[in-house]
Amino acid sequence: MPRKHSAADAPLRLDNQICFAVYSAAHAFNRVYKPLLDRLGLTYPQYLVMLVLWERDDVPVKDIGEKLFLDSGTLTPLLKRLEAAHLVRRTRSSEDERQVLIALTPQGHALKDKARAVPQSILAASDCSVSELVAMKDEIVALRDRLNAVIGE
Amino acid sequence: MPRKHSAADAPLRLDNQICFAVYSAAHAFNRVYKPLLDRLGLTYPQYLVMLVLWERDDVPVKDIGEKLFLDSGTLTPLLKRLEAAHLVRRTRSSEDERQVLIALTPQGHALKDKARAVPQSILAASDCSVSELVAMKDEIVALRDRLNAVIGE
DNA sequence: TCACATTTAATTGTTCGCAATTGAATGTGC
DNA sequence: GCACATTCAATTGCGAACAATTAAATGTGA
Repeated sequence: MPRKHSAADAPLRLDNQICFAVYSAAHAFNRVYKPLLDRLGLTYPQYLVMLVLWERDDVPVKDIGEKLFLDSGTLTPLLKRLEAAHLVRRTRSSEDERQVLIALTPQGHALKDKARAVPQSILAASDCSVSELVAMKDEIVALRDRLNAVIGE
Repeated sequence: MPRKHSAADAPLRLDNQICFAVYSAAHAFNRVYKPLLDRLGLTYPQYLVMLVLWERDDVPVKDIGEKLFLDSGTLTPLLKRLEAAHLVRRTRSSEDERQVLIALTPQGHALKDKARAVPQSILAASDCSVSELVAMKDEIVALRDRLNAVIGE
């Protein structure tokens, strides 16, 4: 019987790689989010920062970075763009002048109401039950945490 | 009983978002891959392109883009860097002069052997059985395809 | 107190990722 | 054959993402 590929090559085939599945799924999510977030005037990473701030306000850059797994090289320019859009304020902490505290402006708080429509639209696009999505999410988070544990070694 | 958050905010909480799980898992994969790919002189997206070419050579840019869900704005500069690294050659098709065909150089072919070590290391870092990973991959691919189906509407 | 390490953001440079546009080659309908 | 649309890659501009470095503030030990 003819074989298209050598069995030794199976681990290198694109379709066998979970990392590509995750990578391409992330981009697919991004493309679904784009038109929804355009209405809010946010990019997807900016939306993530706003999610963090809607949960808790007036936090240092470092805290945002730890929650989103991002560093200041990504966050500093992103936060400056959110500040230019009048959604956040950036102020040096008086207790510790190394820290820059990020606080929502009234417009930043107000945007939360418009954002409530987003998760519903994503759920619809997923074409999947909530319980299935929650199960997948938990699996993916567990995998992510195992990967991140390896990095610190 | 005290509640930390309003129930109406649950869909907006970061930890409830599968998209953030996928987004952060993709970054975690990237960080695990980085030291492995550094030895090959490749970035992760460059590695994906090489995976495609190791399966089939001498293909137009468009074909690579369709497999990886990337467009020429991403691929053109990336392929030029692979060409500068002497891993691929870029030649205009003689049958259709609009197409640029991407072919592996001998060095590009040879790199495949060094790359075989990569999937093993990733598997180890995942700390997970192959069957579990395959199951997750299939679920994530199915979700990705449903999301991509919505975009074309 | 003072030298030293640590913490925190900001900065710089490189590489993705994509939208929008351009320009050349090809296909088509009349 | 010729106007027209379509296809394909390249280009431009902007926003991430991250490594590496810098600089200022803070903490620590002798």
